[in-house]
Amino acid sequence: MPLRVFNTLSGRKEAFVPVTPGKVKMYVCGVTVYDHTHIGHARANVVFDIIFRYLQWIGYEVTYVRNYTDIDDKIINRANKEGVPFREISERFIREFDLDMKALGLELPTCQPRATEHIADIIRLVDTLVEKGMAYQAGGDVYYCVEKFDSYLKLSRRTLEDMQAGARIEVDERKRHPMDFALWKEAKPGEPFWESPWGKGRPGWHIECSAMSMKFLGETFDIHGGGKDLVFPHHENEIAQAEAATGRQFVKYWLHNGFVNINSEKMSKSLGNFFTIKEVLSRYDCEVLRLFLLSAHYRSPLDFSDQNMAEAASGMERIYGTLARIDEALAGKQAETSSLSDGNPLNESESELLEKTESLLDRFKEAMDDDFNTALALGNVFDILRCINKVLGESSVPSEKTVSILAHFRSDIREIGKIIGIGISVPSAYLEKIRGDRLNRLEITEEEIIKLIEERASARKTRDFRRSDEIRDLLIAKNIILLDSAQGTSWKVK
RNA sequence: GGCGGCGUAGCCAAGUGGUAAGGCAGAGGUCUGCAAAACCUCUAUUCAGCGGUUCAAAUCCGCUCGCCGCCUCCA
Repeated sequence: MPLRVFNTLSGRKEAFVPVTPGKVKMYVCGVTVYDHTHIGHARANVVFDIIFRYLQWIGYEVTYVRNYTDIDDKIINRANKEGVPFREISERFIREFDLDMKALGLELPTCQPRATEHIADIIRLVDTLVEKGMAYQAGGDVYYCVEKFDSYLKLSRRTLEDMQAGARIEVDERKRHPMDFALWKEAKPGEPFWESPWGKGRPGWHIECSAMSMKFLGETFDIHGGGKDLVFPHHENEIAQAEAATGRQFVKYWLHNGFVNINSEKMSKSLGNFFTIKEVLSRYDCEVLRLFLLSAHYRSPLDFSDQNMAEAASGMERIYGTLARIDEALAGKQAETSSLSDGNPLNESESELLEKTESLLDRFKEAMDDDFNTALALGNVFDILRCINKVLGESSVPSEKTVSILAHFRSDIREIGKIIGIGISVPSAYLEKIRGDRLNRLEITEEEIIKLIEERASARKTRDFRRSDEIRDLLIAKNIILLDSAQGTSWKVK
């Protein structure tokens, strides 16, 4: 089945056919660098990172451009507040953004242009629009004339009348139409500026993305992404600018990710309910956050809450718990993955496992081909983990056949991990880390635990179960759970 | 007011015409000295409600109710 994507422009899923066969050109709106990135940025960037990786995995040569908006009113405001040059603010938060994206495990886009590095391209584009009569100068500002662009608002499928019906009336004498937006803004005294045909000023918010995306990807390219909130006005205005300038279709497929809510409320600075990526990653492992973000479809709203994150953490432990068992079973064995179905007949659960293992990548592809359905893809993975646990639980020593199947699975799950960034750690190390993190929050040291376990072991040897249970209860009271097995007693933190 | 989306088990969630994936939580069982882990079984005759189309609907259409987003900076 070919890839299908939900295109905001048409409001439906469409077969994905790139402009140039075999190649995908993709642009995603990055951040305005004036503050720390939050969980909403995490979602948008994780989603498009996975789309980027998936497109490459299915064989496309992908050019992925993600910009930094490094000149903007909000940056200037913050700079004024701190009494520093605007570049100090933008540089600082570009660094922070890069660190956060790295911490989330994202790949670098093909290029990450900055608005201030493309002022000449921006001026050229504004100039073209003025020449074509699509924009007009008003003082030192230049505005885009929305009424002259026939298909304005086609992305949100609204009309200028619709928009104004509920809009606040904000009269700006210099605008010919209230919906006209700034392409170029005159610099007020003390503000950063660049020389232009209209005097000293800076670009408006939307023009940089039209200019930079076309510069790197051409006048018509395949995918343009961003959060749902960018549909209007940002993307609508990008279309207006680009298509009026070139007379061609700007973007073929518009992809928009849903919002992250906090306890069912919209995240916003005024409500004070937003979480930065740094805060979240200090409390949860990066893969836990990714599992949470990918557990719902990228277009759905997603509710960030302690309970939902705790569920993701449990899910992650389940994944690594099983992967660790697999690695144990495979340790020191040379599995012949090429000969899965000859030799002794498989029992029922082994057959089921074989079938699910052999179809795993196909089912992964099928899920991802359906508008990047990561939730379904993850469901398939959990399903097969259950099968594996079942097979491993049936005998203490897995058969050679089972080992082969597991080796096959292990290799495929690594392949999937390369795209979704989940299950890519060394399982024993992950579990160890989780245990360590939790242990740090308890009032008991590892040495004390091990000592108590040893004492319990000797008590059990002499069948002194009273003392043995006493020790176990003591540890349970401290959130330490003991796991007895043939190999001895291990422990984990609740 | 206009435009758009959503409503699937206690919670999260997939499923857009063929008879309800998966996760978390819970109950019973196997195992265990007892537990835990793991496994097995169970937990939605039903998809907000009502009506319609169809051999067949959670899926399509209409209406009602409820929630949310956008229309202003925002991932």
